[in-house]
Amino acid sequence: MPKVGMEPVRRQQLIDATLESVAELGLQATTINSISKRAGLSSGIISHYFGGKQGLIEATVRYLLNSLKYSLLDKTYGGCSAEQRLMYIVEANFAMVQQQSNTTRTWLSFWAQSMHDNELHRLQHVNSRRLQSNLAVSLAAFMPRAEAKEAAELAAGMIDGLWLRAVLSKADHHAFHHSETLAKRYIQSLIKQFGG
Amino acid sequence: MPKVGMEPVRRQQLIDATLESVAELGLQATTINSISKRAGLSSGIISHYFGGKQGLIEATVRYLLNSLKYSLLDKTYGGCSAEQRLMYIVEANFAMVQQQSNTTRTWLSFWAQSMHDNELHRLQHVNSRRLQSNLAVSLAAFMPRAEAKEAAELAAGMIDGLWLRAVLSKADHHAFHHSETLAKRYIQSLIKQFGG
DNA sequence: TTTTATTAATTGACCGTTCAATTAAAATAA
DNA sequence: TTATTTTAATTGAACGGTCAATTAATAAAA
Repeated sequence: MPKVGMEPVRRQQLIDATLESVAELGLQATTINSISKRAGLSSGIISHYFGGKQGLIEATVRYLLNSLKYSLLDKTYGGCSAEQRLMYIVEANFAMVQQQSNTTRTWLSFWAQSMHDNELHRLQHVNSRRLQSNLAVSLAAFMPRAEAKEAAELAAGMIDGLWLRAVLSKADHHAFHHSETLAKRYIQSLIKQFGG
Repeated sequence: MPKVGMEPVRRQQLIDATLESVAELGLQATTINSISKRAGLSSGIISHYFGGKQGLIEATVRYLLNSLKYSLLDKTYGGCSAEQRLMYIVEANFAMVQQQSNTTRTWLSFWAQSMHDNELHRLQHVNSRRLQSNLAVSLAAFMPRAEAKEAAELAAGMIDGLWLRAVLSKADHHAFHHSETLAKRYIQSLIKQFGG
């Protein structure tokens, strides 16, 4: 059965299967069987590649966070205006909807779990700070640094809050897009307060 | 062993123990044993009073939602200005911090679970709509109804978002209070935009 | 042959639920 | 009052099921 050099392929297969399972059943009901079955592999393979269920969960979160990180880097590659970059930040944070398998509820599961898992909390914290930092850098083009910092705090809250409420209400694609638009408009109003 | 009329006492004991267990271990790791042990009762009693673990979980969420609802009703009892009521709404939604046992992370657990549990989702949805509706009613004192509705959507997002980010970062009491202040200031800025 | 990749079977721990047995309070009868 | 019966409250052991992890076996590649 074994071909050589399967490791990266199998790892991604298992991460994808984990995303599917968590989206469908929730983190609570996701087991190594529900994952391996979706991946078309045996359950033992999880321990082989990730050391256990916990390792696979954490690798999956790292994969999600990297996807978010690089989707923003891709959009801003080659440079853009500060305002355009702010809109890209909002888009990136709302984009996880149309991704394969409802990734949105998966984020929620991981966040809740991060309250009781140190490694998950570390990852979540890095991500949360990155959003705020990205916003602060771009907002600094329109206002003094101190004001930009506080505006970034508000903007990050608005983005996460509108996103959360859309997820929790099981919003359809249209309602989700509406929330994205509100978040963008709010950031533009922050800029205008400083004559941007 | 039994005195008569124990039912309401036992129900509350079990609900309190559930809050403690979920706050400490997470919903994932909370079992009928972790609950009944904390309550100082046997595991069987859960099925006797709540029909099973699921019933107890749902009763606990209903208890939390009612606490939130009545804490606002108490504050506004006897009437107050529209602006004061808006501040009370923010306070009520941030107040769950200093409650006994960290109720904040418990809310997070239940929200995540509501993505995969119909009854929990129903309860969450009612609560989410109530926040937005409460905000819209009070904001309508300062602006036309249509604008109040959209402002309420933004305000609800800001409250939930700032609250979420404070919880996820395991903020201390001080940082939590800072987020509460930001939310209040934002709502006041919404009012000022209409010359309130 | 040795190494790498993978499976399938097994293990032991733990889950929620059920239910027969037990206890003590309350109600009734003497 | 005292004795007896009934009922509400509660326990905890037993059960069937499922979990993550481990192990040994297997198959292909080097």
